Amino acid sequence: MSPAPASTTGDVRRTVLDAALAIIDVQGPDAVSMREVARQAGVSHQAPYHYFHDRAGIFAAISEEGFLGLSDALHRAYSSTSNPAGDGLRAYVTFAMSHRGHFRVMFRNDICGISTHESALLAADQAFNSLLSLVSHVVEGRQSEENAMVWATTLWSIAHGVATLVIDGPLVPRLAKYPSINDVDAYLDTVIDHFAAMVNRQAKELFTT
Amino acid sequence: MSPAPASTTGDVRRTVLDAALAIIDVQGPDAVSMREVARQAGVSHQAPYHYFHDRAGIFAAISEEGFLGLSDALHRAYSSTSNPAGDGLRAYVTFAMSHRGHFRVMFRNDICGISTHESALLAADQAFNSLLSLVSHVVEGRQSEENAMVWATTLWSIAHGVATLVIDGPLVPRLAKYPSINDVDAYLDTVIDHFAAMVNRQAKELFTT
DNA sequence: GCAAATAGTTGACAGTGTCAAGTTGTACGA
DNA sequence: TCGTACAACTTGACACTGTCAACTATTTGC
Repeated sequence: MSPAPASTTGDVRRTVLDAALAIIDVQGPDAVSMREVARQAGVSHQAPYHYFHDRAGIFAAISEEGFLGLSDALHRAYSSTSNPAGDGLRAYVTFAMSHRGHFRVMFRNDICGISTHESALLAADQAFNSLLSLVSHVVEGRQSEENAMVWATTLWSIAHGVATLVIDGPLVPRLAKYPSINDVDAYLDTVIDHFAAMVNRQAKELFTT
Repeated sequence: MSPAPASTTGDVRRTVLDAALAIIDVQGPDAVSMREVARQAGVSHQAPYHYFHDRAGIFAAISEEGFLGLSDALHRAYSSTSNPAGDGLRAYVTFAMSHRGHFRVMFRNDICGISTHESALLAADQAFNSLLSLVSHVVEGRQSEENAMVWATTLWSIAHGVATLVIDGPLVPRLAKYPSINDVDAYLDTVIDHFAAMVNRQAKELFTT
């Protein structure tokens, strides 16, 4: 006698990942348990081991998906815009907010053991290459390797800082204490515009020899 | 027959916190177990419950310590410098790197349940007030509430972005792929100087009416 | 028709957080 | 000096976890 049907498509792997993502979205990655995602997928507690080597394997798969999605989002942002800095930053933050579950896992080396998961590493490389392409659209002129890296670190830090503070940090609760700031999205747009202005100004003056 | 002595001072609470911090430093917060820290403190598996309500209580205590330390570090940075933006950012990143264990926990609401831990909340408030003071040293002239908040978010995002990418993110492993960048600390100084230049330039031109 | 692979299953084990209840030492008022 | 209250633990139990091992059923290739 089999338990409840695994899913309409029978794709246990996908169902397990979606169950994990749903839990991460609400309670964070720590709340993900091998046995709970198995229960939610309607399979035995051991079935997920057929698709993932261990618990870290689930997180690695989520991480891979996340980096591929982020790479796409960045690529779309800088490909068709006259303001790659602003739209790139916005794309990063928007991705984090709309893929909370993925984003919460992607940078958690401790839980997804990314260094031993080849395809997740490749996805992270792809996302970083998108970031470098974004840099080449933001800073005109040919850059030295180190200058390009400094610019990549600059944009990455800004985007990552805003995203992590918004997703899990104490920023949004703190904004609630300022009655004059009642629309978080609009406020974030202001912040990103502020950053884009800073970046664009600097891009015209430095590192462009 | 008692087990090994709790510690030279007999301060179980402190010993438990230090054991937890040591574990977080090496393996991350997930590896902290109530029973392991009790073992390392040389007490029974239930003794830590006398000092902490539950596992989250340990993380909340670490979070509180962290925010107080960060607040101090920021205060020291802007109090005596002609470059508050650069030195403030540097202080934030340096704090994160030298207090990895604290920093890894401070922004993890999911594990430390900070919203129910009064003194940790107060410590976070104190750190944020230090940030606002830093802003008033970076941006001359009286600011509207919203402008001050935008600047606070700006500096916070930059510092937090750099810090999290360095501490746990894929930045340092990636730097290793660039032979021309062999001194991570020097590289970070360059990045921070780059940021400080951007911020100081912008501070002179916008939001100062 | 059959061997091999795929996709599961049940069962067991050590380790976990935490509730409950017992024990020991120490402070202090009568 | 006695008694009691409290702090600082202790042992024991429970349900839950990740994962190893071994088993079964179904599909696939030859």
